[in-house]
Amino acid sequence: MNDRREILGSDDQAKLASDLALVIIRLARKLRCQRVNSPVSITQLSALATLLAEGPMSPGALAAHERVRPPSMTRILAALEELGLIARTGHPADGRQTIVALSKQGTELIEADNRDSQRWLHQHLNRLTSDQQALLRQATDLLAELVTGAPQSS
Amino acid sequence: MNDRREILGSDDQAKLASDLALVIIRLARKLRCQRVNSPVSITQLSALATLLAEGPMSPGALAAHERVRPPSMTRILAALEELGLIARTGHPADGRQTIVALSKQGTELIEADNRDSQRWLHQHLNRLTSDQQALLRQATDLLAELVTGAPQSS
DNA sequence: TATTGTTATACTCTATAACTATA
DNA sequence: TATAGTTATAGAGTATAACAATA
Repeated sequence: MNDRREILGSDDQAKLASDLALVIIRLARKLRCQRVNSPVSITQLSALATLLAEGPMSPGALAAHERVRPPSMTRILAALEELGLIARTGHPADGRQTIVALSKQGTELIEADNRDSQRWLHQHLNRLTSDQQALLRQATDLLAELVTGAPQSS
Repeated sequence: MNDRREILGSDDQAKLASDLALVIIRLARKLRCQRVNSPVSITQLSALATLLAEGPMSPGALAAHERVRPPSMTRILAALEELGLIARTGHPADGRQTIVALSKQGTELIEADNRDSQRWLHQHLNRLTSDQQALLRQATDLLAELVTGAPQSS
């Protein structure tokens, strides 16, 4: 792991942290408002994507994955259920828990969305050179590890 | 640099767009709630950072930089003004415009914040290798170009 | 008593529409 | 009439606190 000395000085690291935080906030803003006419918001899409990638799980586990609090997930799930994109089943052994899974429509929607709907971002990425695209691919994986706190094994 | 060969296939590009969008949303969530006890929110900090980097400007210009609508910027500025972090002066030639600038306290706050307060992110970046840090530095700059180069709606 | 999930409530962020003042 | 900015209002997203059901 940390087998290399640091090239970025302490000030540079602080600036990286600051710059990265701000660019993320601005990009998030942009991504959210790009979807304002979509059937599902980016928040909802994110939950669906986790269910697709990780499989069915309880609301609590999903909240932990998404880094939101359980009551927030309750609201996200209520909206998704109303849209028919998820289905709940009782936990076989523990009566308190429920298991949330993508419905057929939910699966179709997120697969279509992955293909078509991140259009703004996709178009911009499309204009980058192959080196730049590869760079962002690596950076995205690194940031994903940062969010989860541990390397994604998949 | 201007090499346009695509190594990532079309599907890979779509997946990159999707993965990047979701990681940004989750990171933004995390960054926002990390600051819940800070005197200024990440939204407010972002506006202050732009004023520090770009110098005084009108509310409209600041809204464009931050990729928010003018009424949103009005609210952000009202909060910052109440905190004494910015000051407004009238435009010398155009009575409709005002010019927003960082106050002394605003400058101090954002410099202290850059040093100390993105602590969660900073600590995580700190654990990365120098190669990984350099990668994120490049990726951050690339994403920043993406945000500023992006047309507001198209 | 501890855990899982929901309900009640409130705050922040952001947008659109309508308005005011100035050009 | 057009532009810069604000006010009014609404909706999404998120949190904490309190509650119910189950273990």
